[in-house]
Amino acid sequence: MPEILEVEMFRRSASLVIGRTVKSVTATDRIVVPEPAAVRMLVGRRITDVTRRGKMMTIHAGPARDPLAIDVHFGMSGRIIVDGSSPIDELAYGASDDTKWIRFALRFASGEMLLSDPRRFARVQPSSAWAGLGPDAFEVGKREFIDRVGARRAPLKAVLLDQSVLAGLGNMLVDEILLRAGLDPRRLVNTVSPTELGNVHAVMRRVLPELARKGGSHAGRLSAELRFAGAACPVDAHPMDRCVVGGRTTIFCPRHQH
DNA sequence: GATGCTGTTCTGGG
DNA sequence: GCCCAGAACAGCAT
Repeated sequence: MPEILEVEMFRRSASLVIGRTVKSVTATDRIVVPEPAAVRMLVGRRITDVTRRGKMMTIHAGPARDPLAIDVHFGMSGRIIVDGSSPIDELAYGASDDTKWIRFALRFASGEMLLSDPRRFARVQPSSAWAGLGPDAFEVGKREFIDRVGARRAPLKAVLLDQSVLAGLGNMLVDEILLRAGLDPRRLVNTVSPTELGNVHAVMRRVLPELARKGGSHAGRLSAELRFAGAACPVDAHPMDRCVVGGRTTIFCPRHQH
């Protein structure tokens, strides 16, 4: 479920523990935390920062002469709970407050940070320094965006979903951006002009802060209730089509997306 | 009971 | 090497 907007909310929550010293680490789930010994090295260290690139959140801990960084990826159903509250109460595709979904926990002298993940697609592991991730969707400039996306040949949507090209966009956000940009998600990206790609970049830079304000990836014009074939396009009311692009269910308007 | 899913990774094949 | 489809991961909602 979490795309870049949700992960940014998680990062803000997690940053509440900056300055605290880790008292204990609970990491019993070998799927979510495949290297528990490495993650337990956090014990006794002070949290110095919590950063994010795309959908990856990184927890940084001291000391300065021997720092440790741990990557947290939330998968489909992961979310964070800090000192008893989460920025997102209700996740699509399963997440209750049931404590049996807690896969990872940091406890401090005061308070705690929990990772809840029913489906266990989340991962907590020593940081790989964001190797393999493209530039963050919030930060990437127009020139770099056009160069990176335009260098590929796959369908436009598949390229925008590729985290090594651009980090952060998921299925919902890509459909929303292409709906607003008026581009067909199936179009091979090498047939999309630099001007059109520049427009995609402009739409993305506008949509991300807007949806962040409205509460997340689900808050766009292409809301969950419209994600079926035949729904009225929010732009021109023409019945929308459904197909699969890049392995993901895709909703688009055949009239205004070309 | 069957299907699908706001994500990623791997495999086999063109 | 690039790209794709499909499967796998696992639980829940419809």
